[in-house]
Amino acid sequence: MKLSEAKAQFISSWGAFGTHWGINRTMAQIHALLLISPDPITQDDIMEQLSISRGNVNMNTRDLIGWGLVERVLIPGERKEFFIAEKDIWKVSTQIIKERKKRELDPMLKLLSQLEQLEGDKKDKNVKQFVDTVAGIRKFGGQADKVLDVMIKADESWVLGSLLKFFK
Amino acid sequence: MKLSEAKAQFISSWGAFGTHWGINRTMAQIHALLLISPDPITQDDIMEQLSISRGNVNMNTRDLIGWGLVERVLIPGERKEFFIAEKDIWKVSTQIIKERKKRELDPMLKLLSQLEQLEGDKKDKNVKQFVDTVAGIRKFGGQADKVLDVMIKADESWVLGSLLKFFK
DNA sequence: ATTTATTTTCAATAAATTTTGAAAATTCAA
DNA sequence: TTGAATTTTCAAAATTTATTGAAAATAAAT
Repeated sequence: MKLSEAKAQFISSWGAFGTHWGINRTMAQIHALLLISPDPITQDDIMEQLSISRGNVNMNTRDLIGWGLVERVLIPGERKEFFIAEKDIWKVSTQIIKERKKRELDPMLKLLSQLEQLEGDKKDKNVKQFVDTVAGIRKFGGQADKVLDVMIKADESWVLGSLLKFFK
Repeated sequence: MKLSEAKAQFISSWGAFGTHWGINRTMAQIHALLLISPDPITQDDIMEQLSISRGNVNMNTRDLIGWGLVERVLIPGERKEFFIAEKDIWKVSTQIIKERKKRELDPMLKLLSQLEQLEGDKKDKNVKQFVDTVAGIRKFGGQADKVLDVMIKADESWVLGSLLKFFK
């Protein structure tokens, strides 16, 4: 298999993969392209390689920057902006976990705590099932939250860091 | 807060939550409704409570059954089919993990192994970056795969089961 | 076998999301 | 400043995805 063919396959399936994870196809494809590019590339490079419009590239690179996965770099003497992606897949993962936790899990847990304080007759099986379900999810989510925090903080802790390096 | 209001909020936000996780809104809402229903309910109950069409309910309940999260139950003397959801949130999670691993992670890892066998000059920095990226993701994914297998098998193993019960 | 209840299918429609592209805004050099 | 290069914005168009509803299929009762 030639590089060009392999690249195309990687970008395409990384894009499809992204859609299963709440990330839009193009954003994931741009991310894929940046991951396999050894040097910084420009908006025009991305437009050309993925055959997408300027506006599309602009919006999605902004999003990727918002996720902390991509950054702008300035190259002396060049007028255009260049982009690079974090290449360490461990860092990529913790960054995604961090963001999703903040955007999705934390708000959900907050809502569940509110719903648990339901006023109502606990002998009513509808009330009981509701409270039990919400409490179960909240408890589980709370544990998940803690586990994720450990992962996120791993890089900042020497002991955990060493431990987790086995997984890298 | 009254039960009806709390239910509506739970269903609505569980639906929104689902969209971030590759599950469609209605499917997640039906799942939410089943989670908080103490007794089995019918297609018509779901149609009425969520104000959606019969076809929609039918397709999404089938999907939920395909995910192993919901099952049909037959009630003696009743003509209609009834549905119930697995209520143990730990089992729900492992089931989702199991399915997503099968549907998404495993195929991705398979593709990555293929892409790693790229023929090309390793002194070419483009080739090098591509191979390094793919290898990094595959290695990380492989570890994730193992961790998930441990979780999935936890319920079948006494030792691990006892250990993980602390998280329940 | 016929009727009635219920479930399933799927083409048509609606809704949501993504993409485009051109105009406006910004940045930088002369 | 002025003008050229570049980036950003956003309404309109295209595409994708989800939903409807009525007809077909299936299952159960008479």
